[in-house]
Amino acid sequence: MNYWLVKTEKETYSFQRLMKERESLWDGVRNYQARNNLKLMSVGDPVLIYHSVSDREIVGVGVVSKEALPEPGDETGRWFAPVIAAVKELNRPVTLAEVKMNDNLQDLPLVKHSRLSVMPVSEMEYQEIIRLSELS
DNA sequence: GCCAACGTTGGC
DNA sequence: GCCAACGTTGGC
Repeated sequence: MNYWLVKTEKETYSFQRLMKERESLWDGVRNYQARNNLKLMSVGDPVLIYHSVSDREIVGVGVVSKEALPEPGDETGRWFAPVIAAVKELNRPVTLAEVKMNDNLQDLPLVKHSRLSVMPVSEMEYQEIIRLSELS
């Protein structure tokens, strides 16, 4: 099993909306490295959801519910999209500032490759983020 | 709102 | 195949 983090702008597609809709086709990613990560997702992989730009914080957990398939309507055949289902909102959002200050999270692409929108997360990093979200 | 970093496009 | 020009992302 692998862990992931995906970014979304809450003004475009928020985690709250994902919770309401239960699951969503995660389409519109137009970056090859991110696309490659999408293709590596397996059903059941946990996915952290991050709100970029406005909030800059990890807000919730999802799970891959369908592996990436070619995007419907994409004539180039280049782009793939999985389906991600909502699991739960974090007790407390984990901010980008907290991630950047945490010694265990320095290797997260979020810290140094801020533009990558779909990234792998190690199990240790995942557990650390969940731990932070449970601090009051 | 600004701008640095990055990715893509297209002329040569 | 190189690289300048351009467009976009996302932190600040």
